[in-house]
Amino acid sequence: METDFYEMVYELVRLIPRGRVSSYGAIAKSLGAGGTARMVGYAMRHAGTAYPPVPAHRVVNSSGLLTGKFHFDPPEAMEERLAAEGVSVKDNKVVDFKKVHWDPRKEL
DNA sequence: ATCATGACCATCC
DNA sequence: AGGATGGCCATGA
Repeated sequence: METDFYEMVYELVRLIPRGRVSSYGAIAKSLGAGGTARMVGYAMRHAGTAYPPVPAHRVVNSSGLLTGKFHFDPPEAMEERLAAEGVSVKDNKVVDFKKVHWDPRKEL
């Protein structure tokens, strides 16, 4: 079973608009804590077992780097999905990260 | 309660 | 530029 923390993360991630990406740190801050960025990633690891599914591929690190792509199955799925949604990925990082970055604190 | 781990982040060298 | 270090905090044994 998932904890409340995970659920909060999942909900927020599910709110990410199509064709946009967010960062672990931004999500963590939106949850009220600044140092829980790692927990967001930890939650993402459980995201695969969560339902409804969480678009974890829309979550990257502060640099727009696809740090967790190797946790996907298969790893290529991450950039493929992003590309399919209009987000270009180059060398494991999001192109025009600044433009497609979705900050929950601002957008919400 | 303590220890070790982690899909991070910022800083320092 | 790229590697190493410390800090942040939740989870599980």
